[in-house]
Amino acid sequence: MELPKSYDPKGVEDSRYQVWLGKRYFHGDVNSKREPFSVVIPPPNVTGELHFGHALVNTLQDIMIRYKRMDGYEACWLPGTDHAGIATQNVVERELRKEGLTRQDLGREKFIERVWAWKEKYGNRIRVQLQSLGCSCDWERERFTLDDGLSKAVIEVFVRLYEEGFIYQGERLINWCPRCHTALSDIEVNHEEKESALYYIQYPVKDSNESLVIATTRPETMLADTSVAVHPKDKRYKKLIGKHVVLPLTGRLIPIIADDAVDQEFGTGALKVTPGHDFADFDIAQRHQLEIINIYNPDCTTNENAGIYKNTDRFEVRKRVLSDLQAQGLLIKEEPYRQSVGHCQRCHTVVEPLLSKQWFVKMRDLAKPAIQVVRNGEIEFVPERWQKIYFDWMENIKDWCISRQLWWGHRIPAWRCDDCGGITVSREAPKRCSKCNSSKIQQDEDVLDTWFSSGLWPFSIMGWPQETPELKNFFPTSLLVTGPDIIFFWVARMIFFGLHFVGEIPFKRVLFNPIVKDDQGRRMSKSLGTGVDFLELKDEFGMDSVRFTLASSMTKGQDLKLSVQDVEGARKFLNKIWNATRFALMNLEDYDPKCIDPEKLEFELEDRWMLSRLNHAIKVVRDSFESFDFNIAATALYEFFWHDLCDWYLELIKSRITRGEPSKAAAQYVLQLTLRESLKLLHPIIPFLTDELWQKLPETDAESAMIAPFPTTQKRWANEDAEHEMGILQELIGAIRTIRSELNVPPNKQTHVHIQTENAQIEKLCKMHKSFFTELARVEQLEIGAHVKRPDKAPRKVFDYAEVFVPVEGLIDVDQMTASLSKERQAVLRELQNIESRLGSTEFLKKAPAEIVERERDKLKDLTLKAERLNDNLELLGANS
RNA sequence: GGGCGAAUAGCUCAGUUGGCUAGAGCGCCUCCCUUACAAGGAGGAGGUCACAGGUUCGAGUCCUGUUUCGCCCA
Repeated sequence: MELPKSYDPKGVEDSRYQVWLGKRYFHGDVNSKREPFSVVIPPPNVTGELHFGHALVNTLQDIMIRYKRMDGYEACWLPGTDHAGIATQNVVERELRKEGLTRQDLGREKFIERVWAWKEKYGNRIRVQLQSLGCSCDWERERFTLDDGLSKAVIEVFVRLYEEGFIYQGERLINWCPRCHTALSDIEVNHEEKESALYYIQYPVKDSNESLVIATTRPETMLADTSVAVHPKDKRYKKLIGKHVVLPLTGRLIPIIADDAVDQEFGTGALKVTPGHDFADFDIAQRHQLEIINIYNPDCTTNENAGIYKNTDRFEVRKRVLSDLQAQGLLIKEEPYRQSVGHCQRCHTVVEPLLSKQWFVKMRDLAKPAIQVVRNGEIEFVPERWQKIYFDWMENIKDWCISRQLWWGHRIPAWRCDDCGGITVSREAPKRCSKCNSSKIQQDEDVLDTWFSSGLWPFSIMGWPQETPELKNFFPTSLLVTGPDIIFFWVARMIFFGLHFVGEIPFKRVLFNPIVKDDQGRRMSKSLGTGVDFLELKDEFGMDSVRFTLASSMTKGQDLKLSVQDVEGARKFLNKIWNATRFALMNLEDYDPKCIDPEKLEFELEDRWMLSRLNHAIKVVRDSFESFDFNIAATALYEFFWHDLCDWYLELIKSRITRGEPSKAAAQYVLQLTLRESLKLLHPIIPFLTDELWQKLPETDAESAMIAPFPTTQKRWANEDAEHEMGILQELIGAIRTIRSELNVPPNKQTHVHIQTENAQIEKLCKMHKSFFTELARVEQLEIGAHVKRPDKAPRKVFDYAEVFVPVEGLIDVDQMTASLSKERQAVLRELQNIESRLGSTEFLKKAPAEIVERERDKLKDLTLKAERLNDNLELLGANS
C-alpha cells in the first residue's frame, strides 16, 4: 500500500468525520463508570455564520474534549444554537424590507413564522461548519434556546424569580434603541467618544433681571427640562436657589434647586435637569420629586410634549432649537467638546434614555454568591486577570432590564388584567386574573432578553428543571471556553443562575480566549467586512491546518493575529507528518509485531534517545493541555516531530533498516512506536490526518486514534545519558556541516575530519557512532583523540571539549576563518569576564543559591577551556592574539 | 476620568514564582531535485528586550515614572 507523495486533505476530512459519527464516538454515556468531562458550547446565533473567533473557541474546546476522551474520561460536548433575539429579528426584518414589508404589516404570528422558516433554512449551517472543523460534539444532544424544553426552563426561572421577589415591573429610565424599537440593558449599549459641541444657553430668572447660563451637549432636551440644579456651596448661585427660571422656547417655569451631584467645574456650574432623558438627571429628580417629562415617541420623533417642535426627528429638533435660541439671543456660545455617546450594540443607532415600563431583575442578592465562588476559587478564570473585570462589574451591579419589545424570543409569562390592572405570572397560560378573577387578561407583549435564556444554557441544555441523567452526570460542566467580551452578558449570568437554580457552579474552569484578528490587526467582524470564512481555507489547506494554526497561535494575550501564511506553514507540517508516515510504512513492510519482544531488542543510542525525546514530548503536551497553553503543546509537537523524529532519528535509522543490520528490528520497533504515540499526541489538535494515518499503522491499540489511550510518560523511556550523548554528536555533526557549507563543499563530496579532544569518553562515543558522521556529515575518514594534531590551514570549529577540523583541498580563506574565530573569542572573553566578576563577588557567593554558583563555576571551566583552544587556533592561523 | 493589557530579530510572537552567551515560525541570503517529503534538505545573517530611574549578588523578567498602541468601564 503506497501513499501518495503529498497529503491532500480533500475527501479525507469529511469521510473521517462520517466514520466517527457512525461509530457514535462523540456520544457521552450517562451510565459510564468513567469520570465525566463535559463542556457546553457557547451557542452561536442560529442564523449566523461562524467566523474565525468561533473557529478558535471551538477548536480549543474540541482539543480538550478529544484529549480527555482519549485520556479515559467520559467526555461529552453539548452543542446547540441561540435564537439571538435582536440580531435575528433584524435580519428577517431586513429581508422583509426588500419586499416592501414591515413586521407590523405581517403581524406577530406571521412574522414569527417567517423567522422560524429562516431558522430552518440557515440553522443547519452552524452544524455543518462545526462538523467541518472536526468538532466532536454530541449531536444527539444538540439543543436550541427556543426548543420546548429550554423554553420551559426559561418560564420556570422567570416564575420562580417573580415569586421570590427578584423580578419586578417598574417605570424607569432605560436605554431605548429607536431603530430596534426596544429597551436594552446597560451592557448592550456601547459608548463611543465623538466630536461634539457644548452649548451655553441663557435661562432668564423669573421676576428678575438676572439670568442663568447652563451648558449642555444636548440642547434639544431642554424641552423636557424640569429644573435647573446648582451645587449648594456654589457662591455664584446661592442666592438663586429656590427661585424659578423661565424655560426658553416653552415659557414653562422651572425651579432652581441645589444638589451635591452638580459638578461646579463643568460648564457654568449650572445644570439643566432633564429627568426624562438623562440618567444622572433622573436620579436628581428622584431626590427632589421633580416632574418627569418625556418628549419622544418610540421612534424618537417628538411627541406633543415638545409643543411646536412635535413630530420631528430628535436631531432635527436640535437644529431648530439652536437656531430659535440664536434668534432670541439666548445662545451665548458654542465650544468644541468630546462627548461619549451610547450606541445600540446591534444596530449602532444612538440610543436614547427613555422613561418606560419594563421588567427588571434585582441583582444584588443574586450577585453575592456568584462573586464568592470566583473569589474562593471554586470557579477558576484563565487568564486570572479577568477576575477583576468580573468583580468590578458584579460588585457595582445594577438591576437587569430583561424585557424587550421584540417578537422573536421567549414571551414573558405575565398577564395583565384589563379590569383591575393586576399582574398574573404563571407557568401555564391562566384563564383568569389571579387578583380579581376577571377573564379579561392579556399576555405581556414583550419577550425576554436573549441572555436571560442563554444564562440558563448549561443546565437547560441538560433538561432542567427535570432531574435528568445528563444533569446528574455532566453538571457542573468541567470547562467553559468563551470570549472575554461576553463575561458580563453570559459568564456572570450563568454563574448566578446556576448557583440559584441548581445550587451548583455551572463550570469549574473558564478559559477566556483572545480575540482573533486578521494579519493587519483588525477585528474579524462581518460588519467591517473583515470576517473571513474559515471554510474557504478547507479545500486548499484542510481544517487540520487551520486548527493547528489556531492552537499554535493561542496564547494568553488578548489578541491573536492570523495570516494565511501561518496556515500554509501548518499545511507543510501536515505534509511532513504524512511523508514521515509514508517513509515509516515503506520501512515497516516486513515488520511483524507478533515476532517482536521489546525486552530482547538491541537498542542503539538513537533508539534510547528517541524514546527519551518522546517521553519529554508527552510530558510537555499533557502539562500544556492542562494549563491551556495550547501554543506550547503545538510548538513542542512541531519541534519533536519535525526536528527530533524526522531530521535526526529517521535519518539515523535509514541504513540500519535498508542494510538489514542486527538492530533493524529495534529501529523498526522504536519507529512504529514513536510514530503511533506521536499521532495520538497530535490527534486532539489535528484529528483528521492523524486518524487517517492511524488506520494504516501496522500495530495500534485502538480502532481509531480518537479513542486510543492518550500517551502517558514512561519512566523506562527517560534517558538523560542518551540525550546528553546525542547532544554532543549533534553538535559535532553540526560543526562539520557548517564548515562544509561555509566552504561550499559539494554535498556529495566526502571529506576527512579530525577531532582533537582529550576527553576519552567523547572519543569513545564518536568512535562508536562513526556511522553518524558518515551518513549525516559525509565524513569518509574520522580521526579523533588527544593525539590529533591541529592542521595549520584547515577550517575549524572550537568547543570547550573538542576542536573539529575539516582539511579540505584548495583555498581556504584564512582571514575569514580568523575573523570568525576572533569574533567568537570576543564573545567568550566577554562572558568570561562577567562570570569572573560574578564569582569574584563575595556577595554573590554568599547570597546566590549553591546550584547557581556551581553552574557559574562549570561555565567558567568550560569557557576557559574554549578560550584557550580559540587562542591556540588563532595563533596557528597566524593571528596576533 | 478610572481600570486592564501590550511594547523583545524585517514580520508574527514565545520567554511559567528573577539565574539568558535572549528563542521559534515566517521572511531574507548561500548551497543542494541525495529513492519519505522541493509543501523538501544543509548552513548563515539578523536583537542596547520602548525610554528613564530604582530594588537585587544578579533584571527581558520585580517596583516607580514617561512615551506609544489596543481594549474595557464611566
